[in-house]
Amino acid sequence: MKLLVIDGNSIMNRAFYGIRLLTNKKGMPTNALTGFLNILLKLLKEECPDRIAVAFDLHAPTFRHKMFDEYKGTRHGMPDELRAQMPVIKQLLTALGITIVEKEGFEADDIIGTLSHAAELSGGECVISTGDRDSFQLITNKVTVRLAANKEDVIYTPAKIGEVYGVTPREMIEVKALMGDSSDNIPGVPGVGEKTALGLIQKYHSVEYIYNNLDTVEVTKSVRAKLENGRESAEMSRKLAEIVLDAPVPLDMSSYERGAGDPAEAAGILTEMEMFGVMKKLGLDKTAPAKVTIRTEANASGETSEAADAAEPAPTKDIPEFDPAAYEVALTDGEIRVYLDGKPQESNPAEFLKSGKPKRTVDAKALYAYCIEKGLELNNVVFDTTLAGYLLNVNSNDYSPERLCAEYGVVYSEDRLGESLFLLNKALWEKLHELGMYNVLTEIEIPLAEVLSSMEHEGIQMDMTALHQFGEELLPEIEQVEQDIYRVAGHEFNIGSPKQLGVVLFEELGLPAGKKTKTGYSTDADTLEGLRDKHEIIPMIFSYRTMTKLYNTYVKGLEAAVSSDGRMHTTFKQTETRTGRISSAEPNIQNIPVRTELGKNFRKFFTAGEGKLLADADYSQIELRVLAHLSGDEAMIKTFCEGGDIHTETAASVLGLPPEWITPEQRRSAKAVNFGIVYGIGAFSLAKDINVSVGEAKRYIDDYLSHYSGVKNYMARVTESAEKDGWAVTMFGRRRFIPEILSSNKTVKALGKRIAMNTPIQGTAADIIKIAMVRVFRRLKAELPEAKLILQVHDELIVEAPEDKAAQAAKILAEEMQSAVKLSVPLTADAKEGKSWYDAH
DNA sequence: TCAATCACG
DNA sequence: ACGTACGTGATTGAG
Repeated sequence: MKLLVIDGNSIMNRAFYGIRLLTNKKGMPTNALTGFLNILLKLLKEECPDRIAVAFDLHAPTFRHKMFDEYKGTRHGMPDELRAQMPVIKQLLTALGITIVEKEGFEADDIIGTLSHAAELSGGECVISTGDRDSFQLITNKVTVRLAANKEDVIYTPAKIGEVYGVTPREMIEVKALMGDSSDNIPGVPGVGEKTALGLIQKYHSVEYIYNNLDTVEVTKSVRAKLENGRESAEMSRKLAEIVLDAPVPLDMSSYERGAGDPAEAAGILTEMEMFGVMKKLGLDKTAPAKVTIRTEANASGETSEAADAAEPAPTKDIPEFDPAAYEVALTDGEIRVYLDGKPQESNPAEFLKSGKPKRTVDAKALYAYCIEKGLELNNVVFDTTLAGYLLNVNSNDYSPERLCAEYGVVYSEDRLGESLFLLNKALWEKLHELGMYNVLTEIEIPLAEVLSSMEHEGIQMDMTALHQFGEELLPEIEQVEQDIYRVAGHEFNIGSPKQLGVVLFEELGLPAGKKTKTGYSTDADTLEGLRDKHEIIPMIFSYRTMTKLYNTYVKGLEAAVSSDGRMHTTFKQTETRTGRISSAEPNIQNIPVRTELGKNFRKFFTAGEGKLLADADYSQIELRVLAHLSGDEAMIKTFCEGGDIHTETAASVLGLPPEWITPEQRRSAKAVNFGIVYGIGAFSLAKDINVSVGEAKRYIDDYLSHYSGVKNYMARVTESAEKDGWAVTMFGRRRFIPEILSSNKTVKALGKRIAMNTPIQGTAADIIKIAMVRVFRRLKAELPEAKLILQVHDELIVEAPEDKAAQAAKILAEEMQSAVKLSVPLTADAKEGKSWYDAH
């Protein structure tokens, strides 16, 4: 018989601090749960125990804790995020058939001691899993302690204790009595630490012996004095230090056999907490999860969870019939599989895809790409699993059917993929209607998938010769600056290493170190800017960084990413961002330099093909226009309707001056404030950005918000509703859960509020350009099929068209962008044509 | 694998 | 007392 006893509080604690904070989409923390279960799984695998018990403390907080917590503004010593996970782990362990042992008035250590002792008495052995060393005194030939460590657990046996401490396990009690333990409120002998205590016990073995022979023990004068003064404390500590072995808990080892538990309940809890990795490891991914109510502090006595309810949206409208006539279409290993009502269908793929039969795809963009590749036509995609999963939870990073099945309580089976997809799509479909996002899926995302796959397929032509030439010109300049830096620094070093650079700047050259990072001195542009005039090396560093960035990322990077057809085919990711934007990768064409003259050159290498031109159009101030619309702020709407310059008007309004008096400097500040407002501003950051005092920055913001009171009210509205509901939503119903806003950490909560202010703005702008993309794509296809939409950079679209059609393409582009949606302010987009991106922008 | 840095909207 | 503007992706150095 082998009993595994887990120190529940200690392992939860270790797991909590060992793993960065994770939450489910409702904001419930899950990191300690995840860590605990991973440790449990490892223990089960490595120790193969046939009995398991998990011990928890169940004692009221001590007075000392209360004082400390009140000071910190929290309750009982445990961070809220950890405390919230304690009832859940108990609920989960019970559902897994694992016995929990807790007893009012007894510490987990007492329970652990009692159980390990009982296991040994019944002729078995015991392994204790814990994160702290208090249990060492329990070690015997039959009882070992596995001390949880970051990498590999360390196993403590009597021999190991002897090796490390030079005493027996039981003597650890004596050591603790002398040295004390502040976390357990054991005073010990004042002035005696671990070293002295160990030395004494190694020699004399017990506190009792030492005090009975205080005159003859060999110690220094000062230690003898400390011992004499601390006698009472030592004797009391000796009693406190010994873990009790007779706590009133079940001693019959059969109580700790693992029961059947309730797998559906366990699967339900793991689903709710979105712990799918653990779920799979526990073999519960094939179990249909039960509907569960997660136990929280508030509902530990049976009430419902407030946090969960707050984040659970009420169904909006009656949900229409589920359309059972559509086909599930999956593309696996380059093969099209078709299912109806979950059952595989025989079909001619080309014919089927082209037909008007409604199709529910798994990854629409990939299927469109497949069709382009094979020269097939694809019609009537009515639903998409991946895109639906994304819309329902933009915070995830895995939208595979397997993962989505886990998240939405559908049993995933590769052998019966059709069935799984059918049930999964049904669940997603209902949820989308419930949250009012079905139209975003069908009107924006699914049509966009076709557009994106076409854009990826088309790509953009690169002038590789010119790019290479540019790199060749950059290299000697980099070399030159490098040498200059070494000369000024007095030696060679790796300029690219912030660590080495920090040493050179702040130690060797003695420049004043500004802020610090976690790992050392900060050497970012902001910090160095403050030192620009302090040393000639600083401008050299700037120039080195600029040039190596351009060379490594944009010369080498783009060279490596170009395809054999001489064109750049980026990947547009449709399910990546939290706000609804698309992102671009391999290469990222959304961060090609433009802000500096040197960097801007790269846009000369993005060119139109032979006999073609690029038409480029970007929205003017789309985010501020969206803000004007969403907030309904009259002053802001008026400015946009009158076609004024928003930043100048802002400066004029806030300063109470006529617009023509506004200086460039004042306009710059107003622009920074406008940006700040969109991001959810703070005075500190604005001050840093425009180089004024925090007080002054605060005044700017206050003046701004009192002038644009509609904006002020809007910001209050969205943060309040995000706090109440747990999410933010765009004009078109795209939703983002914001667990941050429910955090008890006020920095994180403040971040949540900024997210709540920014997401509707950035997300609505993203919705708008997506709509515009679909419209441009469709109109070009119908009216000007030789012209192709090829790039998107958030508020900018690029079309490649034959030279004689470029003007027409530009006109279509601007028209469709401007008329994509109707706001209470005009949406303007200026189009331009040119041979390269540089010329057209 | 993560942190630091910097390119974009 | 403390931390500090939203959203991305690529590169490099260091553990």
